[in-house]
Amino acid sequence: MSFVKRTIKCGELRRENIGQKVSLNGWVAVRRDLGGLIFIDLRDRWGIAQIVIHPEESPVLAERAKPIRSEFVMWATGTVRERESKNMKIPTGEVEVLLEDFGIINPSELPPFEILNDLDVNEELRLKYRYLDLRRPYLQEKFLIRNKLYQIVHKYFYENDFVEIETPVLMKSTPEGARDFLVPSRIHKGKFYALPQSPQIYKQILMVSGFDRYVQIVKCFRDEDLRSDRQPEFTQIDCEMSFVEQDDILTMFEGFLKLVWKDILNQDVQIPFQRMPYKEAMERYGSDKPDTRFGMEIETLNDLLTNSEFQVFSQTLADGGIIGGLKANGCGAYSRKQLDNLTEFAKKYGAKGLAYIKLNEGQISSPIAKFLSDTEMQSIIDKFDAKDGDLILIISDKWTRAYTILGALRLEIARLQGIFDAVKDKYNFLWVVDFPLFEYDEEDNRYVAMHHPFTSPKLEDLEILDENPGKARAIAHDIVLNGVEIGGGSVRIHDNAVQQKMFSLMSIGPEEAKDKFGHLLDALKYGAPPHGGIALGLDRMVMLLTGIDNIRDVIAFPKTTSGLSLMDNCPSAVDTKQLTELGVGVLQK
RNA sequence: GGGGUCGUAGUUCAGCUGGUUAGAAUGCCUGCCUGUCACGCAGGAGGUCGAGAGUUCGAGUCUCUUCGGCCCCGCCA
Repeated sequence: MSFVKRTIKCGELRRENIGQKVSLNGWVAVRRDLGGLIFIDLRDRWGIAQIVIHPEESPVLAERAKPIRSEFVMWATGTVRERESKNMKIPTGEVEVLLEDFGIINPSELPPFEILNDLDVNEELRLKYRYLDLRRPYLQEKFLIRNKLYQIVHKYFYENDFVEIETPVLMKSTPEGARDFLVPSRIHKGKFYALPQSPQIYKQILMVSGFDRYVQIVKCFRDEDLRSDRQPEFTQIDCEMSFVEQDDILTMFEGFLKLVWKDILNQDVQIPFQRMPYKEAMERYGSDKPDTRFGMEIETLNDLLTNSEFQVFSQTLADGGIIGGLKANGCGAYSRKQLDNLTEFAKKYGAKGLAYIKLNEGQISSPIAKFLSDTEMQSIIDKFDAKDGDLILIISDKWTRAYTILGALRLEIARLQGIFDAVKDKYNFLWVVDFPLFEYDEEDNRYVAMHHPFTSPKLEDLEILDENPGKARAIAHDIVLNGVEIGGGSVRIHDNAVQQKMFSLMSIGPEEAKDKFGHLLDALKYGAPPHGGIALGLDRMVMLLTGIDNIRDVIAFPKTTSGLSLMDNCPSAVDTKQLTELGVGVLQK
């Protein structure tokens, strides 16, 4: 099919082009037939051009244009002229192209939904016809920003002596961490490759190799359940640096993020970012990824209630737990129904109950009032400096759970009170540091690495590793923006003896360690430089840069929350022949 | 693995305690219309009510099963 190639893009037409003869290529956005006058809007990636036909002056052209419908692909040639009535809402709105000749390059069936920006259509349908959905400027903008981010990554890290190196997509399955996607080997039947959860081990080995600084925009795969911010395959900006301490890594990435926010949003963010220990983040915000754009901080009330006769509190304290609270400004008039909803919300996070104190119309009311002395009640109110019209929420539980519930309540109150709307233009970057090295896994009855097994303990905590591994802290860092974890990393262990020690604390025997991580352990024996790094979630960064809260809108071909691709219908069944070749059988349910 | 919610013209939705022929808007088709840009006006076509089973004289509506979308908990080093 031959066509006349464009001489200018639809979205580029301006006053300056008036008088020029131009050719356009694009999709028909809409056709407005006024009878004696026909307008056709032609759309490309850059915008929309209005084409005009006067049937009285060019009856043949008008007749030929009759079959043109939305989403037809066409070329059009004509002369640019000033519009009689201008549309100042679009950049091309002062001019139009008086049609002289055109061709339909490809017709289109009637699309299942209109290609409109303010589209209100079921996501299921959008995903099935993803190519049409992606035609919408609203979505294209996201990918143009995503593309800008790629370019900044290449430029910034190249200028800072990083080397881009590709690591394998077929790799060894690592049992720690998320569930692996597996790929059966045809040549070695019964054996499997795994898709990387991250190129962690490879990038550490590249440091041993002496590349000094590594960066890669890389796909990672985790076979876990999906969420609005989690896809089974996602993209990381993965980095590693040699001969550095934690501070060097943080500084390098502050520079990067500052540049990104400047180049893409023209926002000046202040560096260095605030750094907050994990313990403080939990005790003040109830989260390891605190949204610091607003206050409403958690208070720990243990000191006020040491002699409490309320059994729920005294038992919690006796068990070493905490009693914590949160003041919700202006929520003192919450109804029974609203408070029940909050209680239900808290229960999702494992709360046994939710205590509250309402200060409303001069009255103090609380279901736990009868269990508290006047002094205790007053001390709690004073602690929060609570005023009439406020609501205090109280949770007592084990340390982690209590703060986690309070942190969730804090965000829920912020949502209910419209606080997020009020702070939506703020960008609060924050480093969370000093994470625990280990978490205790109740199911397996052993310690597991909170970050990953190659994370270095803080030097001053080395000596408590033996008697109290749960107390040891890691040289790990998460970068948090507005309550979203956009990346994390650590300084790694570069000493084989320390690495072996870590495995033994995690009840991974020498044989098992050798079998699973032998190649890294071997590499560490041949002169490993001190090194560390970080990986940023590129998809989540794009979400924040574009102000949307759904990761599917920044991924060209995403999966649904059940892991299906509705456009190409995968995963799908395969021939028995294929399975046989791979030495794989399928269990019948 | 668990919880919540949704599924009705192409699309977005309405459809009460079960009761005639399942509606609206928009899109689509036809006609009219010379400055529209969400064009306007008139007319028309368009439905296995996600699928299956059950209760009932009668099911879009009630029950069960199942498929799918979205959100959350668990999970996600």
